[in-house]
Parts: sequence; structure tokens; C-alpha cells
Amino acid sequence: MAAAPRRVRVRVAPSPTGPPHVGTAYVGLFDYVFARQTGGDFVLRIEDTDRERSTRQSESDIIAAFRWLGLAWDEGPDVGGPFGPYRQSERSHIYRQHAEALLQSGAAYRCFCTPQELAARRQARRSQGGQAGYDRLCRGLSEQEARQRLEAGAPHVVRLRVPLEGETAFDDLVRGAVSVHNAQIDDQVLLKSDGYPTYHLANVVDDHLMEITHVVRAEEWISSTPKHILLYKAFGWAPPVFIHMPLLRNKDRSKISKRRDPTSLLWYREQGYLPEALLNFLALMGWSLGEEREVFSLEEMIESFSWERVKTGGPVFDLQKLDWLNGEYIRAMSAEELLERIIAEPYTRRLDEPADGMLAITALVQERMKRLAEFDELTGFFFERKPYDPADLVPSKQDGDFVRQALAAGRGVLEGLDAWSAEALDAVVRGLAETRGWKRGALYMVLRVAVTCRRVSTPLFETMEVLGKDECMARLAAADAAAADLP
RNA sequence: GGCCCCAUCGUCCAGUGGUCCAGGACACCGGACUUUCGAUCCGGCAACCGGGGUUCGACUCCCCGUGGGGUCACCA
Repeated sequence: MAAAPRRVRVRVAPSPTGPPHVGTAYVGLFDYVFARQTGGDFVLRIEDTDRERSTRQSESDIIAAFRWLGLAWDEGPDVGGPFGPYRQSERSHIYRQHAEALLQSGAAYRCFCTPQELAARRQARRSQGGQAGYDRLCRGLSEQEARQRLEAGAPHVVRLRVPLEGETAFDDLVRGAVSVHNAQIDDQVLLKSDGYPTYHLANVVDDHLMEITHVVRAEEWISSTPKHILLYKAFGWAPPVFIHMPLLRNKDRSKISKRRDPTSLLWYREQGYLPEALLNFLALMGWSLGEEREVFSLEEMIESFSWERVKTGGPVFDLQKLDWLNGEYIRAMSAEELLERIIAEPYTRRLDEPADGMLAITALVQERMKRLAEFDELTGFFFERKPYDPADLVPSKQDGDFVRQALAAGRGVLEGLDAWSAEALDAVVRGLAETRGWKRGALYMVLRVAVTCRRVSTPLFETMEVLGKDECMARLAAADAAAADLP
């Protein structure tokens, strides 16, 4: 039975009906890794068959988001390829043709029920505790009747004639056998009355025509996979391998949704999550290296990936862990690279500042940054004096008197200091604390607030060095004035 | 509700019949370092959903419960 080894072809098939979704990236990551590992092809196909909701904006956002992540596709609407077009809205004739073939063979039939009729009947059935789904009213229509209505121009859809008995099964690569009784399967709409295909038809036709070997998609599709199997059968095609990835979850374990957690890739990018960190994090959702290492590159994942190691339980998307991981990546790079990436996006509005100063500042915040977008907030005091409450100058267990003395003494020793380096500053201030018998921490806190206008800041002396003597002295003087009437 | 999928610390993962009174990571709580925050290092807390089988032996296999999730559209 050994089938000829086929080149692996996978696709990610987003529907451009909103912001690029993190779940799409999740599935796309596994597609990409699998394709790269096997030397296969990764295809991007735009499933824009919902004419109401699909937008070009959404499509380009999706493309931009995937580029940002670095998940490059070999074929797609923007780069072309031998199996195009890759936008379903441009393939309508293909679907119509295939629907026609099904009509001819009797595997499908025309249904003239209107949405309103369907809704009404559905509701009636439901209130009587009956089955959901289509009641198959038009399934029994005679050919003559159907033709009559068709010629009269009655709007209609094409439905799949699902066998009433038996069962349909498939083997999910990560879940094993799944089977459903055909009686449970609805006579699915294949072609809508606007002439566009539904997901079911378009998906099956395209996956076959594009020679997709492995369909990787989210778990929510499991229940419609039997319909797809039936469709492949009706066409006389061999179905691809199916792999249903678990659904990413909110904290309450429901399917991840923007109501609860951020789902837009645009948001992750804006916040300053690094693509490699986000990918690493997504990989951790359901897959592991097999050793106890959690920080790894895309390349490493490609090297050791296997479907056997993907879990089927739905993972909760934990932003706290993403933050930690992002911080790991931030700390692992050089300050130069970090700054480059902050400027490239940009994540800062300080684009006109001198490069050496920016680099020094970046080095100071690097180890306390979790997201690149925090840069300005963390470094604002370097560029401008921030308003602050003079009471902040007072260290715990100290009073205004201490603040005034500390400031006066501090200004005194610093005024005479010429070598304005962190080491020199450290030595001088340390010496001051000792000669006066002051608690070092208390003295430092006064200076910190005076110089950075904040109780929490980057290390004091490095910060003062970057700020320069003039600016520091001016800030100390201002603090001194503000401390005048501190109790 | 019908059908389907899933089930190890709060969360993410390791564990593929014995080496498990269950291991790592995040978070949390302590401690160390330290001029604040952070980073770093050290330590701690904390789980095999329940019940039946199978087996000499089950976290691991099977069944039934229970729980969670998904799906039941001319949306994907």
C-alpha cells in the first residue's frame, strides 16, 4: 500500500474578517515548522468567501503580521505560485463547476428554502425539542420540480446529500480515530445563493486542487471534518491527513476571544513583544522540546519538531509567562540590537536624540524591560524633568530636615567633582554618607528622587553619568528649593 | 440538550506499566545580593478529577461517571 512519498504541502487559511488573530499565527507556526522540516511547501490562502465581512484591509494586516513574525510562505496571493489564485474570491468559477459536478452525480441537490423559512422551521423544531439542522425539505424535490423553480429564477443554495445511515470516520494525526454517525451530519450548504461557496466546499476543493497533504487547523473544526470527508468521497478524491490543534483558551478556559484577552497580533506587536518570543511562547502551547528547556529558537523547533509531541488539551494563554519570555529575549540581545529594534518600529518617540546617549540609556533599562513599548515610560526622566511630589524626596524614617541637609551636602560635594563618572560619583556620595553617618539608602533615595523625579529608577550613578553634571546640578537645585517647606 | 474533543501543581509543559511519596518553567511566598525597581542566585508552596476494571504492578491501558471545551448558520 506504500503510497508514493508526496512532498509535504500545508496551508494556513485565514479569513480576512478582522484583525489578524493570534490563533492563526499559532496554527501557522506549526504549518511553517512542519513544512520547513520536511522541505515541503507552506501556502497562504485567503478564505474570503464571506462577502459581507471580508475586507482587503484585514487581508493586508494578516500578511503584514505574518511577515512580522517571520513565517514566510512559499505561495500566496502576494507572491503567486503554481496553484493560484490564492484568494478564494477569485476562484468562484472553480467552486461553481465542482458544485455542478456534484449536482450531476446526485451527491448534492438544490435547496430553495429561504433563510427566513429555515429559521422559522428551525425554531419550531427546537421548541418541540427536535433536532437542529436542516429538515431536508428540498432533498426530496423531483428533478422536474427543481428545474422548474430554477428556471423561474428562484434563489437557491446547493446542499450536500449526506447519507442517512452509516458512519463517517477519519484519523486525526494527533488524536487518533474520530467517527460520527451520518445521521448526525447536516445536509451542509456548499454553494450559497450569492454563488459563493461555503467554507466546506471551498476548503475541500482548494485543498485538493492545491495538493495540500496535511490540513492543520483548530480543534473547532473537528465536528465538520466528517462533512469534508464525505465531500472528498463524493468527488472521488483521497482526503489529506487531518491535524486538529487544541484551541487557545482564555483564563476561564473558554475559546480565546478578544472580549477577555488580546487576540490581535497587531496588539502584540504594538506592545513590543518580539516575534521570536511570541513564536517561542506559542510553540510552548501544546508542544515541548522533550527536554526541560523552554527558551528555544524557531530553527531549533524545526530541527526537533514532531507531531507526536503535540498535546491535545486546550492551553490557557498566560500573558504573564509571555512577559517573562519576552524579557528573556530582551536581556539576551546586545544593547545595540535592542536599541535598533526599539527605533525600527519605532517604540519610542525619542528619534532625534543622540545615538550614544540613547544607547547608554537602553543599556540601563534593558534588564528591567518586558515589552519594548515600555521604553519611553521607563526612560522619560532622562529627557525631561517630571513633576513630582516633594514629599517623595523624604526617605522612610526620615524628615524634611534630613532631606535639606542631604541635598545641601550632596550639592556641595558634587559641585567640586570634575570626573563625572559613575565610579567617581559612587565614591564621593558613599564617602559623604560615611562622614555624616547617614544611612546610605536614605541619602541615595533623596538624590534619586531629586535627579530622576521618581522613587523607582535606573541605577543612580549610571543615571547621573548619562544625565551629565549640569543637568544633575540643576535638578538638585530644584529639589532643594522644593524641599524648603517640607515638614 | 444531541454529537464530538479533552483531562498531571493556579498556569504552561515533562512523564508513553515499575527508576514517581511525580520533574522543569511562569506566577506566588521567603532568603541572598543590592542605592530604589528590576535582574541574578538559593529555597519554599503546589497536581496525577472520581469509581471500576486489566496487570505481579498503574499518572501511564480499557470502561463508566464527573468536569471543561467545541460544534450544531446561505460565518469561517
